[in-house]
Amino acid sequence: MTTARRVGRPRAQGPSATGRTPREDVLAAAAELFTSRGYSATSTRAIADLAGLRQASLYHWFDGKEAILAALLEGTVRPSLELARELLADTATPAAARLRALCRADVELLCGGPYNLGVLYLLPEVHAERFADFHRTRAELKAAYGELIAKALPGLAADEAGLRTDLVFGLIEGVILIRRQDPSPTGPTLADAAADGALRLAGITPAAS
Amino acid sequence: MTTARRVGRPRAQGPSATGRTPREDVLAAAAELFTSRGYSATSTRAIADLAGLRQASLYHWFDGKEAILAALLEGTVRPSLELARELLADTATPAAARLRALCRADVELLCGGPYNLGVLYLLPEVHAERFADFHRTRAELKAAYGELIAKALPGLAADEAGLRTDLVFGLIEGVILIRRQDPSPTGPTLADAAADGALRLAGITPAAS
DNA sequence: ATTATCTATAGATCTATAGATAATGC
DNA sequence: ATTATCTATAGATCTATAGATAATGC
Repeated sequence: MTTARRVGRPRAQGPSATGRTPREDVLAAAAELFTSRGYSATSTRAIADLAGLRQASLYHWFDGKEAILAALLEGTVRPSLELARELLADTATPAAARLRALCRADVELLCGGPYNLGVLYLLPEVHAERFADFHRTRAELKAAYGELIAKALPGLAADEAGLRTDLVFGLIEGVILIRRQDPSPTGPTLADAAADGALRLAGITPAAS
Repeated sequence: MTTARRVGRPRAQGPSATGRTPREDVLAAAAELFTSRGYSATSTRAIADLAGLRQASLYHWFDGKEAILAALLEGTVRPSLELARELLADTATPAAARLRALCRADVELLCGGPYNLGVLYLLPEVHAERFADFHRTRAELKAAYGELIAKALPGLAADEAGLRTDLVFGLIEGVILIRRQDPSPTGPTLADAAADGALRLAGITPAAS
């Protein structure tokens, strides 16, 4: 097998051995560094070094450092939101089961990959106006949680339902911290435990199994 | 009433109107900026400007920027740990009630002050070896949560109890995020809701009220 | 010609230190 | 004399741009 020859001046460090596109190499390097060290503490030079190219070459693929973070954020919330839309439409399934499925998938997405991308949500820099698109998407996802909780607990007062939505959403984001402090409880075990916990936290009594 | 005259060259900006010591002025400014913008994104100049003195003058009170963060961290975990120690010794009270009290106090401490100091835990920079003291204190606090949960649920398997401790601890830290995104559910209401939620999450059935 | 990279660097920071200065304390 | 502050600045970054270069594509 021969590596496909690529257009453009070759990299000083030699070609990427990852088989990914340069853009993907940069995103993977930034994911690793942003999640472990933070955004402001990660220099464009550090990203480039890890990605295997020179600092200035980043600017061929991204408008700047902020654009790299924006691309990563988009990728972490989009799939959960699409699942949430499908679940809202699936009125045949009980709301409690749909809520559980959403929690489980969200935890898997945030903590399941190699980089604990959920940690990105916790970076203070993400609150900047620059990332308003991401915040709108995330708000829509939270609204879906709220709708499922309200449907699963039809008798609950609206303000109490809102508080429980806050707590459940907080739990899912809090699980990110568990993995960060201690990578041992990972993957499906954690996702299942978190999903079961979310139902208890919301106050939803498990149906007869 | 006359402001007490102070030793040392006067500040260029005029004396502090806060009545706090210069050290407290610096800590308050750093708390505000670290929690809203993050650690690396906050310059020593920005801290000094907000505290009302010149950048170089910080170094009279702190060894450097890291020492300012270390002082803030210590203050946010020490009171909860002292309460946890008292609660562990108070064997006359049921474990569930003690767990609830600890959760409630922890949320109040983390989210109750003017700056949402709990957000400091989420800063990636806090993971550095430099802050090992803080991490040891925090680990002792988590162990206290675990002990109370195990006592409240004597029949539970050890690994399941550990998982629930992770979730409860994650919830408390997740609540920090709720306040950051939306400062409206605040103070006692949130602390009570979080404490009740923590008991449900742990799987502790409320005793007859 | 087009593309992906490189080298070099400008200009803007940022942290920490050196040493001066303007108060009070004795 | 002691203290808390100041001004000035060294040296180390860091981001982004300008323009050159070394491949492939036609």
